[in-house]
Amino acid sequence: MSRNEFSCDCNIIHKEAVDKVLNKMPSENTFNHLADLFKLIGDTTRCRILFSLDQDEMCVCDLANVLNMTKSSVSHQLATLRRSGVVKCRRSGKEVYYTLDDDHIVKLFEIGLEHINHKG
Amino acid sequence: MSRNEFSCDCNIIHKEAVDKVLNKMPSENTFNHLADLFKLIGDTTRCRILFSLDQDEMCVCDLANVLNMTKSSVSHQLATLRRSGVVKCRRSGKEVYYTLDDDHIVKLFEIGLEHINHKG
DNA sequence: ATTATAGTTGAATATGTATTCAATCGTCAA
DNA sequence: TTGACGATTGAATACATATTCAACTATAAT
Repeated sequence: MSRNEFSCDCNIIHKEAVDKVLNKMPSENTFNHLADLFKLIGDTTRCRILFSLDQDEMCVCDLANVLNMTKSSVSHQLATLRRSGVVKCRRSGKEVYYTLDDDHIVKLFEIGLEHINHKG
Repeated sequence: MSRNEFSCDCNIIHKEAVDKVLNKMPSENTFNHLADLFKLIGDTTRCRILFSLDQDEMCVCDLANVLNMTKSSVSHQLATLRRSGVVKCRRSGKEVYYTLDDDHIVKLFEIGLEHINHKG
């Protein structure tokens, strides 16, 4: 009744389990946001940027040197992080300084690192 | 001295800050692992699979129905999750049942959800 | 053995996205 | 106002990966 479209190519085998999960299932939108959040930190370059900014406020050139990448590349990633509200920036003279702007991200980041170190 | 290759196209502006960060910087390898971890849950389909398995052990057909996707697509993603040690499976008759096999993942997952709900 | 269903797999396709490149803007100093 | 440098941007390129498709394996029932 509520699921009249069959994109799946097989039968439900355990109806109870399926219904139980469907009832608790958050919206498609929630999962999109959630995936976007993890996707944001699911990139080596952005991870390294976030780690760096967690140590110190930095301008684009400094970051480029730390990461050994071009200004352009770093700037593109910073723009992505900024659009997501994870970092913020301020201009001072010719430089633009970036800082972290999201506590949750750092927390996720730390738990992730912990996980890596425990599991090798 | 330690950094003789210049892939970056600009000067270091704040040497102290750069050195400080470089000294604390984990290895390239660590960041790759970390990014891979987040990449794994940085996908809507895999998020929904993980959420479902957190509710109940499920076989592929059940998951396909919950997610409204083909068996094949679900199976591919399950293989990815299995390769990463996040889920495990057991066969019983014709069905293969999947369960979560990683506490940390669920924790990250929950913190992520919390973050989403707080920020809208 | 044959058939049906559950699940997997490899290759092709489609899509998303990180980096590069060239052009441009903003600020400062001469 | 010109030149130099920090930074941003859009388009092109290069690369990664999710889904589709078709073929296949595994198990069970007839």
